[in-house]
Amino acid sequence: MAYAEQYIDKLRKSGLRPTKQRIRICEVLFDAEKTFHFTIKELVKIIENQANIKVSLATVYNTVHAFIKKGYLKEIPLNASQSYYDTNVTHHHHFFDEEENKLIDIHQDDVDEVNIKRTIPGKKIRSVEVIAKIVSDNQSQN
Amino acid sequence: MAYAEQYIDKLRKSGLRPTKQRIRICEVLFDAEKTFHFTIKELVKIIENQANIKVSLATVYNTVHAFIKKGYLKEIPLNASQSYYDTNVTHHHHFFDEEENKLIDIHQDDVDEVNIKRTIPGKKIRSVEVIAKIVSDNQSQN
DNA sequence: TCAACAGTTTAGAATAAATATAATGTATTA
DNA sequence: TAATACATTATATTTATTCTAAACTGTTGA
Repeated sequence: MAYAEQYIDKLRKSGLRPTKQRIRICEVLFDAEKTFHFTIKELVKIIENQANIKVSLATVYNTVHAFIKKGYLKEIPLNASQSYYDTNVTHHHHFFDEEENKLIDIHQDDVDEVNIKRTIPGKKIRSVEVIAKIVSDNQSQN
Repeated sequence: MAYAEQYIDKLRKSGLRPTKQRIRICEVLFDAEKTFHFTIKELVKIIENQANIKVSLATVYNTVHAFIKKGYLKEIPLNASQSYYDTNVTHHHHFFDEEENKLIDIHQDDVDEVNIKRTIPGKKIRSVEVIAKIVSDNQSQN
């Protein structure tokens, strides 16, 4: 597996030792053909389905949080009962389908750059995210 | 109290009977000089501090959710352990100070209108929110 | 005015995500 | 390879939110 090195590197840079469980988590997160959104619970399920390694919830939480801190994963700002994460760490935005509880990526190119004219003294902007909530377009609405 | 009528109206329009507790909630939410952000816990505290009426958590949750559904309150999309709400229901955006866990309004005029070029078939956009996360601007940061 | 009903309130229980704990196991290092 | 520091895990804890069911209250119509 040519990717192992890369994962070990990511883990070390995140201040984590490369263990069997953590490398498994990396494989699921960073081996995928496309980037994807997930909740912790979903991630655990994927891991269990794809391999016979069992990884505890605590380990998944710890690893995901370390990756977020390092910028290898992104948390999606959304008021939901559980947190959503994104393996797409490039600058982009989201539709959130409130009826199906589903997130859809919006490429950066599809949104004009958000220009905020106001600043807060002593603070700098670390990230700007746009959330567009969408619902069914039944003509017969208000 | 000249406002009572207005509150009773808001409650009825939300499908709720105007009870003592609910009117109390309205007073706190809609009597304030400025709009404000709150969590459910904070709202309960304010109610307890300002009057001798006791209102249960369940009633506060129910009333707040009914108002959100009707558009009298807004939920702020934010991944936090608890939900944040806003009495400012006009179109506006937010800074979120990650170090102090504090929300700051950004007036609509301070953000160029967010133009999303992509659409989802059968869906329409219900709201567009911008969240800009801010942190201390210590020059000594990468 | 009052009875009857439908809707409300509430304390406390239930749920569920996230975090903490502490005993056991493993990677690292010298 | 032994010693150490860090990891893993099952389980317990915490905490926001939702649910429940019994007691209560606003509303309606006679």
